[in-house]
Amino acid sequence: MAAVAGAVVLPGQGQAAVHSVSQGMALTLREGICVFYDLELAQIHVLQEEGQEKSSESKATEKPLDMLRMEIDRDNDAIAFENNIQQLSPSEEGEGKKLFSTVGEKKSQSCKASENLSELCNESKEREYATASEQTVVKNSKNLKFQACAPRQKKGEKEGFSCCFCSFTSARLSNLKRHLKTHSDEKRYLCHLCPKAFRTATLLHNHVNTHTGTKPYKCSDCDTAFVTRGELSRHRRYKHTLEKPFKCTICEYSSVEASKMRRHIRSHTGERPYPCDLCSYASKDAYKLKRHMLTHTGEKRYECCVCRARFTQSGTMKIHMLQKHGENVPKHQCPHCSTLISRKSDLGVHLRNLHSYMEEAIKCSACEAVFHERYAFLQHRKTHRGGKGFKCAQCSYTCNQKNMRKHAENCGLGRTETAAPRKRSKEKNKIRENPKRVKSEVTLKSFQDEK
DNA sequence: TGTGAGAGCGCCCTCTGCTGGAATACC
DNA sequence: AGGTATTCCAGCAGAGGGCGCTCTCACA
Repeated sequence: MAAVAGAVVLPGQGQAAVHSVSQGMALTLREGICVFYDLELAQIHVLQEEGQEKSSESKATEKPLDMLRMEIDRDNDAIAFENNIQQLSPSEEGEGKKLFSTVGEKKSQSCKASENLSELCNESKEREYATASEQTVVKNSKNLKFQACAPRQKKGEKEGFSCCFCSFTSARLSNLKRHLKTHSDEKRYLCHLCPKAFRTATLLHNHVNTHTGTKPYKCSDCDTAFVTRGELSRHRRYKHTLEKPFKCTICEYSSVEASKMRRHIRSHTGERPYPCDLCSYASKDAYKLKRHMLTHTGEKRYECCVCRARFTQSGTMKIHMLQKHGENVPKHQCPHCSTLISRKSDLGVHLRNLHSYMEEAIKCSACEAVFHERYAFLQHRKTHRGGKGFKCAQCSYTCNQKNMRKHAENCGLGRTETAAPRKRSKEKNKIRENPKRVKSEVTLKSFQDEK
């Protein structure tokens, strides 16, 4: 279920509405408008007490924008309206606490989605609170006819002409007329290579370039080429100028694109708008959900070209290749001891287990020395192997660990808590030599048999 | 009316680190 | 011999970079 926030005109009341799209569905507003007319016929009452309160506030700001939020189920081609009535005026946008800012930020009067975090949060909350009973689903919305309303001028507004479908305003009627085309289905420019159509020749031209592979915009620094100038511009910010206009106000993160900042903000808010249908997992972005779904399907799309072992993620296979089939693989040296560990992540485990400070100290049973680090304790224990570090609990006899076991039995204490190390026979070592390799060969054989 | 600039969404990728079972070493 | 600790390893998710493509709007 992909949720799309939007707003529709309330016919009869002549109120404009802001539309806010969060999922990149260009048809949302238009469809929303169409659907609303049907909703009215279906006698759906959307103005609740909360909405009326908002309306009164709207009068005060002279920007009455009663919003009807809707959810669009892309899979079922259905639109559901929530009972939640929300308004968003420019003044309110300013009041909401912004969790990120842009360098040279400018206010847009367009009907684009707001980048205000509070709005993002509201969206997620409303999605969360909306229940099936509160929603009315209208099927086959695409079959409904689009009805345009005439442009009108609002009183006391400098811009002069306002769009009745969104918050767009302009001083020139021609601009408004042109803008109104964005709410229509008219796409005169057809691609001769695929069924797509576009509103302008430039859009079509760019699109055709994606078919032909024509990339007229070349980067002067690295010879990479792009279809549009915008792509080149962004590429330069990523690779060469390193300009990152979007700054997080909570941490040091900054990004080239606003969408990356929105994604980053979710790591602060904890918002997870992409739930898994099969388990309780929910993701912060679409790709992670897609990746997660592989755990349900069991698909392992990455195969080791050497041993044919398969992996779910490319990174896992890469590490496998390096560790199993790589030559002169560098090991990670523990900074506190001489241990060499093949994986960096396991070095972290090693550090946590052996070198971290422990509130609850370990006491040596042989000499009552106290240690707050496990590794130091283990090293200390070794010092008792040769010397007389072990004291009998029954009498005052002291000796080394090996002899203490014998003495303890004589003293009636039974076996001591630690046993002397046993030496493995050479033959046994031979058998144990590289058992993993033998097993992996067996695994490979069974894998090939399966195939 | 055409075009450029920028915004927005989507997709895929890499890097990173945690987790838990298996293998191995140690006692 | 058997228990325990440590290391190896694959699975998996978090976070972010980079780019493809399309759209809207301002401007010439």
